Amino acid sequence: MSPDDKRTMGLRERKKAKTMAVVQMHALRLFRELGYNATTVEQIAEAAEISPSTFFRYFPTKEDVLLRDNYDPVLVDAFEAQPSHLSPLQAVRGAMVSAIADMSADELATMRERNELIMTVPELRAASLNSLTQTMQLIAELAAKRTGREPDDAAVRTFAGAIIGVNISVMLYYAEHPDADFAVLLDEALSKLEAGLLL
Amino acid sequence: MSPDDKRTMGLRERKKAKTMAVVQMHALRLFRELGYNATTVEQIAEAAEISPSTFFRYFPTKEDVLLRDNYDPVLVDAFEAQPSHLSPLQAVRGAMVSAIADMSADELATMRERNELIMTVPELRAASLNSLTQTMQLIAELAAKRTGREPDDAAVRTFAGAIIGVNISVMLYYAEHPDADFAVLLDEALSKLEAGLLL
DNA sequence: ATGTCTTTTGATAGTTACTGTCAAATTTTA
DNA sequence: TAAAATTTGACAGTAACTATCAAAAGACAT
Repeated sequence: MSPDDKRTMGLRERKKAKTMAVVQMHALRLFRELGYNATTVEQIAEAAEISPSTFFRYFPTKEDVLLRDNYDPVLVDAFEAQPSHLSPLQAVRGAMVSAIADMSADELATMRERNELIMTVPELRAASLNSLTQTMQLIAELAAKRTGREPDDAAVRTFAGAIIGVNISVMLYYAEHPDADFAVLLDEALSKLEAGLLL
Repeated sequence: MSPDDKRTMGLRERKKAKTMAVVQMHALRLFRELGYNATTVEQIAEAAEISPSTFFRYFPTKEDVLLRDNYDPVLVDAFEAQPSHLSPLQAVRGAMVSAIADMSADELATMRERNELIMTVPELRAASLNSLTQTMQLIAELAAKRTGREPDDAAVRTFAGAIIGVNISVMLYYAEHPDADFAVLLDEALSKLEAGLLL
């Protein structure tokens, strides 16, 4: 039998996914109520009814409970679904915007709250920016494939770097202006990059 | 008497600066010999002949002993020294390249080693990227002043974000290719940004 | 169902980065 | 030299992690 699609796959897997979600939910709530630093892993574990050791088995670090997400695969799919006549930059822009457009109102609200927390708390921001370097590498690979270049080609790396940098600036601004529309901010910023950074 | 200009300012200040430099030197050596994580603050303190509590009085975190630098003021000076007919992007490019050109061979070698360590060790990379957001804000302010816009103008923010992103991509590449010339890498990357991110 | 095998869990005992406090030592100032 | 201000080190504590290991729970063959 294939190891991946066994009809929601055994009780074990289901329980793990459920536990993970429960822990993340309680963590987010506690962070909101007490603040990130004032919340201990012990408190999160207690609220989620697991032991602290189990917490660290699910999440290697306290930060991870908030930062873990799966946007990268979504981005890949959206990027590869873009029409081939678009330039790489237009394709990235379309992919990011459509990925956001596909989110539910609930997901958007959670994302906003997460972004606010992450950009506000130095440890979280640092870890988050760090993980963006992986996304940068990913974008370089996507762009390389689309243009027939190598991922470590200078133009490709610069392209990926600029896009990640623009994302960072948008995330920071959005954290301070939560009433703005993230998709619009990102779309406008990437279009400015496309237009040649006219200043 | 004014508390700030007292002619090289007392024995105390000089001793502090000296202690700081000694600690940083020993820390860098120990990190090189033992690895970052395997080196404890206690070991650094012992090598520098201070107490651990004193270490934390000088550096709020262990990361800080490696990350603290003063490139921002250098960048500001270099930027404002750029001829006024240059575009903001050309000015930033000129400023960064000339700031590197002004460094001694020793400084360059130290910078290379630091960059390698920082980009290699996840904690250090995270903290370093985090501090780059300050530089991003700084660039936004410089660009805003030069163009008569506000620092939180969308075009200005996007400009600063793209530049920081390009810097990140160059730093990552440089860490894996230490024999390259950092100034050249950065110059080429920023010129690609200037040319409109042609892919 | 039963027993066996494998995976997951929780308890326990560390290590280490970092914080707070206070008295002793050192530098500055009068 | 005496007094005031600052720096230092010792001590005690917190909390994020790590390693280990026995017990509990799920998977599986018979």
